[in-house]
Amino acid sequence: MVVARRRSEDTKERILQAAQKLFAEAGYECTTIRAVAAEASIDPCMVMRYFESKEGLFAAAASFDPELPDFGQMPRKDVGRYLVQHFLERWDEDAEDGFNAILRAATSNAEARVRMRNVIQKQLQPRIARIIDREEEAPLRTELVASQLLGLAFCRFVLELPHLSGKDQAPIVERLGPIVQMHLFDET
Amino acid sequence: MVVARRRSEDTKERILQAAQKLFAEAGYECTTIRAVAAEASIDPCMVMRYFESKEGLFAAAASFDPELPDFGQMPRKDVGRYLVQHFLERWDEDAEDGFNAILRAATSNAEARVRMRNVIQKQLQPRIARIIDREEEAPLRTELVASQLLGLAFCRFVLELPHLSGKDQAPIVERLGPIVQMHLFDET
DNA sequence: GTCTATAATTCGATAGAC
DNA sequence: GTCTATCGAATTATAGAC
Repeated sequence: MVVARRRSEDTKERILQAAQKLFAEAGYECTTIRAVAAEASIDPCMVMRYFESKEGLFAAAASFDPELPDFGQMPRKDVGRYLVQHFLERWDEDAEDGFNAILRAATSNAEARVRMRNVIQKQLQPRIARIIDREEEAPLRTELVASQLLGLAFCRFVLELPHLSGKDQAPIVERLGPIVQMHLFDET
Repeated sequence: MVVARRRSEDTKERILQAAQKLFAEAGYECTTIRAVAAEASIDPCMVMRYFESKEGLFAAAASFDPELPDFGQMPRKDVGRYLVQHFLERWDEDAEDGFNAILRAATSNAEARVRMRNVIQKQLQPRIARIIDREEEAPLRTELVASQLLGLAFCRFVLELPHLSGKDQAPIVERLGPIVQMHLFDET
């Protein structure tokens, strides 16, 4: 029994990882349950059994938690660079979360958009509100930061522009850190 | 005969506009030929007759020419703001071009990605090369500008974040103009 | 828990009448 | 030039055997 239970949990985990990979590569519509099952080397019916529907699979696979620390104690001048570096690190270890899946699916899937807005407004915004001078500007400044970070993600993962897709994150942090700093504080 | 020919050209134009609208709203896969035909109030077969395939329809409908002027004669300090304002104006008159269609389709359609990269590398880059000090930095600086502008487009049209989706373009130009200026010249 | 078989849609694309 | 009818393929989802 223990063996069987372990095996089924392994199966569920394999399905989730396969789904994340394919959703991230091809978006929501192009990813089929059959392809996910093939990637996980199991029967398509198992996917339905564990997640009920394609929407349920996406909801389970495409989650993204940026795991932002409270940068309230951080030197103010470092916040911009820290933000760029932190998101780059989180994105590049894309096997662990579903950011790429959400990014690809956002253009055609409402649930993906909700999740992305939630990360911006519920996680990023309150942390930004705590470090800027005028707290009431937090919604605007958060969106400005998001526009630069999401633009980077779009150019890096979707368009794969050469200078923004490099494995070496340092030059990107060096360039975009001051930019994010501007969005936050109007100074570098 | 003249009447018939006029009518058929009207039909083709109606199909193109319907296709642009639906591709822009739902991306490539979610948009069906049947839906385009319904939007244009004609038979689905007419779409195939005029454009041969769904790919042909997309290729005809999803074109985007930013119509960038040569800003070589422009005061250097105005280039950043001009770029933001120009693209905002081009995007918001979205009935005339297919930028939104390309943006939505880029995450799942290779042809859309090619077109977007072409705009960046063949149109934006040479114009940027002409105004910056070190011409060899043009590819990098062009991608940085593109990352901010596409991030704005993503937040404005896909995520519809409140402060970046407003009809009034002036506050966005005021905020992002200096940012693009930084990407171009490392100073505001 | 796993898989075979299949139902029920929906899609892009084609053939042919008018 | 326009429309009816339909094909073949692919999809999600279900029913049921082992």
